[in-house]
Amino acid sequence: MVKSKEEVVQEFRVQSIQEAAIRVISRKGMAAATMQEIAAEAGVAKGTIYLYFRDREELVEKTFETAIGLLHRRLDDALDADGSFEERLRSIITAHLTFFSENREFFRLYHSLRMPQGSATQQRRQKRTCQPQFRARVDRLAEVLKQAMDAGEVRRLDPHRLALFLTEGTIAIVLERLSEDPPPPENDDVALIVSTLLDGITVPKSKRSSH
Amino acid sequence: MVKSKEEVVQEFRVQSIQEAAIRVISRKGMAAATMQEIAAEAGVAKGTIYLYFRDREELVEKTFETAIGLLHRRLDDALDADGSFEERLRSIITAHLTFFSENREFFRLYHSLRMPQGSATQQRRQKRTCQPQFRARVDRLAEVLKQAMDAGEVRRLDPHRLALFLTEGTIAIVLERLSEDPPPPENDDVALIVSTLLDGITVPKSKRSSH
DNA sequence: TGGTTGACTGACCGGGCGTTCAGTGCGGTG
DNA sequence: CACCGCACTGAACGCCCGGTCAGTCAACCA
Repeated sequence: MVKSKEEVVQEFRVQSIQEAAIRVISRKGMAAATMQEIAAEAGVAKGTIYLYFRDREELVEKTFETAIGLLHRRLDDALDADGSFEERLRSIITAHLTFFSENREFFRLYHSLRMPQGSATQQRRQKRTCQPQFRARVDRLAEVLKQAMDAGEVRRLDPHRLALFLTEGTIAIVLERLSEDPPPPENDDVALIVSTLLDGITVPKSKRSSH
Repeated sequence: MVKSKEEVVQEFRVQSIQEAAIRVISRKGMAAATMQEIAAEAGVAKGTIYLYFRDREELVEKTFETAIGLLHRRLDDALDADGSFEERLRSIITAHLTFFSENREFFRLYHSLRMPQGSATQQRRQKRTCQPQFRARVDRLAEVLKQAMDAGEVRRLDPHRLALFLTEGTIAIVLERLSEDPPPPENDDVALIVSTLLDGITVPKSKRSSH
């Protein structure tokens, strides 16, 4: 499929507006990010944004979806990869840390949407579009955990609860890393999380030689 | 010290306005909670709020401090209590879960303040007043972890990182419980967290008889 | 009981926001 | 060259919010 010149221009505009939105929301926070400032950041007039997005809400929504799509792709790669449970777990955590260190600015947008804000209708819409994204991620991880349990690699515990605990715990570390300059080596934090979790949920009888 | 009638009335007003603020912010989210609606919820006129609080910001700040004071008191009790590390850890997690199930409405206010919103000046002020509260809690927990490490009860890991991971992981469980009706028994979740964490961070040589 | 006080009210104001749309200028067309 | 179409602009609009303050009234005092 070839793209016409117009399509290329359109995509460019959409992308640069979304990137500007991420930057401004990251800098100012969701509530304080104005269309005016997003437009200025993107180098276009305020009105131009409305040629590509119905309203502010749609801009935020689409921007969020585009950005989180990148994270999901990374995580899916990590989840689909073969290897022992420990290896997979390690690559999931690593994917988290690297994604957010490469996309520092996306982080605040990500967190602003965890707890919906705005009018009741806005909240309902945010819930409808964003919560499935979070759930999907946690469910996917829970599935991996369950597989590991079925395979006898991991103690039997509620996989969904465990996935939640791990995801948010990791996010806390990510958040801390973002405020550090420079943060400690990524591997240190990955190792901390993996070893804390593994030696807790791994069935104790198995090998204990790895370190 | 005896309280004059005026003082009693004042305290009552302050308290009912703060309670209304918590309810409205919990319902609508921080950004969408208006002074008008908080006033209506408290059964007073908008202007009345300004007799007791300088501005919206101060209302939110004071409300937050009052409410989190309760949480801190509970956690300090749990932290100061004697007992083995496992017992203390268990009571800290329990304190979390019970506090938030008893104060469901406070939860969203609590989370709204984790990531500051609003104008740049507001954000700075929120950071100044709220972040120390969060930090204090994490630091306090980190200290307990460090003691346990020094006592040889727990593996040597970065205590601050560990405290963050545990705190946020627990919060994730709390959040999940809030959306469940009815949530599973509190002890199940406490047990999940404690056993996941402990069997990871406890030095393996020690007793393994408890279950 | 007439007067005074002060807690309380809510209409009003200024400002800032998202959104609109008449206007601008430029690339393509005949 | 004259014309048109269209992506883009940004001043203007309406809305709603936080904050104000002149006015009200119940409680208390002389």
